[in-house]
Formats: sequence, structure tokens, C-alpha cells
Amino acid sequence: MQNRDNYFDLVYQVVKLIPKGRVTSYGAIANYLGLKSGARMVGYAMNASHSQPDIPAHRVVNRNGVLTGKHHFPHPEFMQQQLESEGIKVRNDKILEFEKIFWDPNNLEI
DNA sequence: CAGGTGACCCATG
DNA sequence: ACATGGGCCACCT
Repeated sequence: MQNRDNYFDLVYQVVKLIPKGRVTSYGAIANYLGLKSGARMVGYAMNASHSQPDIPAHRVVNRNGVLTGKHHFPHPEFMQQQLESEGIKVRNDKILEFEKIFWDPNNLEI
């Protein structure tokens, strides 16, 4: 299942599994899926997520907890607004308590 | 066909 | 602690 067409869906499935009020990173998804392509392809897949509904892309941030992809949303503030709507605090385009609300797909203890 | 780009990450100076 | 460079690979021009 190394079809690129499939890995897009795989990323979508993982992103859909992100619990509300939690966030994850591109690298974590790449690691969970075993994508040697690295985290970059995960971000690339997210870029195509506009075609798929129910993709909480706002719950996916980089390893720094920074909203790197906020510019790709309908509005730059949309991503932060969605995060705050779920109880996630964002300050200066960075998620507060990032380690606390971080959700690792490979370590589902919740 | 070749070069450039990218919602990233890691190692090194 | 900050700055820089390299690596990774799919997609676009």
C-alpha cells in the first residue's frame, strides 16, 4: 500500500481520529504511518484535505506547536479560532501547553 | 526530462 | 540559545 493515492487517505484517517481539544504534529503522523517520505508529505496531504470534509487540519501543527499552516485556511485566523473553540489556547500563533494536549497516534492511552 | 517548491525535522557550528 | 545547512520525497512548471 505504498500508493500515494492511498497515503493521502491514510493521513486523513489519522487526522479524523484526533480527539477534540487535542493536537498532533506532522512528524507524529508520518511516524505512525511509517512514511519514510517524512513529515513534509503529511503537510502536502493536508493541502489536498480541502477536497475532503471532516478533516480537522487545525488540529495538526508542526513539532514546535506553531500554526504553520494557518495561512492555508479560508482566513489566517480561522485555524486559531477553531483551536480556541475546542478549548485550546493559542498565543502568538503558538499552542500553549502544547505538550499537555499533544495527542500521539502511536500512544493511544486516552 | 530537469529544476524548483514545500502546512517539516534533525544535526551541526 | 540562535543560525545555518542538509535530507527527505511527492507534486508542479
